[in-house]
Amino acid sequence: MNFATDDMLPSARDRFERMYSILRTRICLLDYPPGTRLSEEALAAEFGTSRTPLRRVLVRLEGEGLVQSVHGVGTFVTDADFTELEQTYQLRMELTELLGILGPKPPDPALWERLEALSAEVHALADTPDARRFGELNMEFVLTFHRISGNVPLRDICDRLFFQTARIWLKSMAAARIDVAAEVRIFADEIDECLRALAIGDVRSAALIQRTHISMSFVRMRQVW
Amino acid sequence: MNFATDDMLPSARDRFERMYSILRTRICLLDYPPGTRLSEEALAAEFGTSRTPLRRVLVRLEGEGLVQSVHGVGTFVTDADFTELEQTYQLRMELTELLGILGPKPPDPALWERLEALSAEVHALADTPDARRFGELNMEFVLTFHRISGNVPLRDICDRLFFQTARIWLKSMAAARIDVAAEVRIFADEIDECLRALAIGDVRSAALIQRTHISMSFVRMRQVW
DNA sequence: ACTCGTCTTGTTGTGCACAACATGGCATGG
DNA sequence: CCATGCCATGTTGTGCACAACAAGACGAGT
Repeated sequence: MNFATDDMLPSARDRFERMYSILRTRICLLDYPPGTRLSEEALAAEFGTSRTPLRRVLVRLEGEGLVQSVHGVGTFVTDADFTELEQTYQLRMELTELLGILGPKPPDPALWERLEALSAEVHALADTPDARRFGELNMEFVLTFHRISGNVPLRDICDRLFFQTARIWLKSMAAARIDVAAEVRIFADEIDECLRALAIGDVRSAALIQRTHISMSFVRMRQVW
Repeated sequence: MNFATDDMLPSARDRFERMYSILRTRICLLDYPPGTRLSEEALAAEFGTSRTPLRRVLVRLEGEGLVQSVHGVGTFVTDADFTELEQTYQLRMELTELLGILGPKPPDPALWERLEALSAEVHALADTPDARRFGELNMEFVLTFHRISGNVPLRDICDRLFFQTARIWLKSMAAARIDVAAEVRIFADEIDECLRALAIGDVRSAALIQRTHISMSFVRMRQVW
């Protein structure tokens, strides 16, 4: 028989997902700012593999628009011009609203617990502002929030669009030296508002609250440009 | 100096795009029905290359959800259960409506010409119904229609979603032995309605017309299941 | 007759060596 | 001094051989 063991060797798919997830996070949280060259050889060495599996990950990341490979030159983290960013933000607003309309699900107990834990962590962060930690919590909150919709394709698309805009948002925040503490406070209020709506089962309103915050964060971003 | 020549050798990117586009079309038009195994070796031989570049294409196709590779077994064209298909259709309806709202562009002269040519071809097809040609024209029309929105990310997403649903739609049409001629007539009317709206610059209405046709085609599909 | 283990076969995944390519430095001729 | 062509260097792209893996065939043992 086949017994499940704890020390199962990770399959090829597991290794792929792991590398993909790690690199995506690093790009979105500005560990690799836009324009950074990603060395295939160095990354392959870091993950203890050869270039071949790593290149597979890079192909996927290129498909998602996060990196771009140029023959003979290198693989670079992409940047975005303002027009493209604005269009993506507009789209994210509409799709976020759709999250509350297409197959809205009452938040799972586990989901709810995660959201409340996130709320606590963000409030704690208000005392010791840290841009990267801020980005991390924001990412987890957004991805968790997307799960209020039962529409899987919509969720996936919202995730992708978030990954595409997150780094630009964090970058311009850092470049314009926006007060991180202020953004943390705004973020904390956003979570609380959202949780209040979800607590009474008003998923539609929660989605609209999210939409307004996406809109306002974009306007704030535009003002400092 | 570097002169531009007509006999430029295709770059790696060109070769990639070519193979990707061809395979995508074959999958969407049922040349490779859902469940078909794609032989890396055979395809590499067909395109006159080795497995390595071809695998890159398959990785991209897997990212788009059109195929799925299993270690030691094969690479297969994906199928979809009804729930997933329904969700994708609902999403396509909403996004198609958005096409008329986010950055609507007055149709380009070239675009307009293409649309009218398509209309003529579809009307011509009514005499000699052919399922594959029908799928081909429908694909080109949908992709062309998506260009009425200036919102590039939205266009790309609509394209992707169409590629994901097209083969399932054609497949269930073929399986249920729906009258192709009837579908062609409906499609011809759809184009004409759409063109009438676009002719007077009412992009929003053109998008809504599209939405209603997506909705109705899904209902027709559901009825034969 | 049935079960289990083993072997064979065919597939995708990986590693490595080399080709194709772009870039910057450098020498050379004007 | 400058322009230009060449070359060295480092990068991604490709081809090929082999490893990892899954599924079915087959036969020995019960």
